[in-house]
Amino acid sequence: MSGPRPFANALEMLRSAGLRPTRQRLALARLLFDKADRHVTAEQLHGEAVSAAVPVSLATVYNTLHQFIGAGLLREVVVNPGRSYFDTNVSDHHHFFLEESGRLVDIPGDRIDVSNVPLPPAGTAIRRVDVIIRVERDED
Amino acid sequence: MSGPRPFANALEMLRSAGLRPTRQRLALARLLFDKADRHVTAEQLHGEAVSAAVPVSLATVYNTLHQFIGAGLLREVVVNPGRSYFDTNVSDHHHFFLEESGRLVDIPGDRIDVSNVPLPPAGTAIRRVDVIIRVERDED
DNA sequence: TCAATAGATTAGACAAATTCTAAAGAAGCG
DNA sequence: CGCTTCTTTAGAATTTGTCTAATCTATTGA
Repeated sequence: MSGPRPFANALEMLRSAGLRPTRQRLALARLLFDKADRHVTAEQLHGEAVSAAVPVSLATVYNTLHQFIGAGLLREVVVNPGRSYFDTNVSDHHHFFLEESGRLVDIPGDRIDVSNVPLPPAGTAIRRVDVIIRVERDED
Repeated sequence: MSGPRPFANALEMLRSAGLRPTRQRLALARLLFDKADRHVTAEQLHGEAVSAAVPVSLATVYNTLHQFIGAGLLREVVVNPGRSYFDTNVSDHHHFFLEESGRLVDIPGDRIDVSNVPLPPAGTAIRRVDVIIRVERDED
C-alpha cells in the first residue's frame, strides 16, 4: 500500500540510520514497522511495548520516536492540539481524520490533487504539504 | 482580504452570538477583530489584554475563545503539537506555516485547488478540509 | 431603581503530554 | 578487559489547557 519496506529487518534499519541497535530501539522498531502502516501515539506504543514485556520507559519511547523522525523512518501528524500521532508511512500521502474516534486514515498521494498552490512567502521554500480532511459521523 | 466584517462593533457581534457583552468579552473581541485577520495563541491574547489594562484571567481568555469558536466567529488552526492558534478569518482558506518562527500566513480559498478528493470512510461526512503548507527558510 | 437570579469571571488547583536532568547501564573499540 | 561514548531511566519540571468553587456582574421585571 505504501511501497516495499526498504529494510529487511529492524537491525539493518537502525544501522543505516546510524543508531545503535539497543534492545529498546529494536523492540520499538519491530512494533512500529512489522505491521502495516500505523498511526500511533507515544502512550500507545509504550503500552504495546510494556504488554510485550519489553522494558522501556516513556522517555525512551519519545526519544526513539524523535530519532526515527530525524532518520526519515517516521512522520509526525498534527491534527489535535495536545497529542501527536506518529505515522509509519513516510511516502507522499494525506489523511482523513475522524474527530470522534481520533482515528487517522491514509489517503495515498496520487488519490488527491493539490494544485494552483501560490508561491510561498519570500525567503521560504515549501517543505511539505499536509492535507487533513476532518470528517464526522454521518447522520443517516 | 476576507470580505467585509459582518459586525459594525463588538457589542452587536456579541449580542448576535447570544453572549452577554461583558467587559472582558468586549475587550477581547476588539483586540481580536479590530485589526486585520489575525492568528493568535491564548497566551498572546491574554498578554495583549493585560498590556491594554484589561483585567482578564487566562481562564476567561480560553473560555471566550471557545465561545467565539462555537459562535462561528473564530476558527482553531492546529499545526503544532501542544499549542493552538485561533484564526479570526473564518472564510474558506488555508495556511502557510513558517515552522521556524511559528507564523501562519493565510492562503485564500480561491488561490488553491484541492480536487479529486476520495470518498470519506463509510458512515462519515466531510466537515472541513485543511491544507497546511509547511515552509522553511530558503537557503539562498 | 432595585433586588433576585442566571450567567460570567477568577485564582488556584488540577490534568495531560512532553521534555529535562543527572545518574546508572549498555555498546563498541582497541 | 577496560575505556569511552552513547543510551536509558526515574522522577522532576514544564507547558498548555481545563476544572472548581467562590465571588462578581448583567439582566430582568416589579
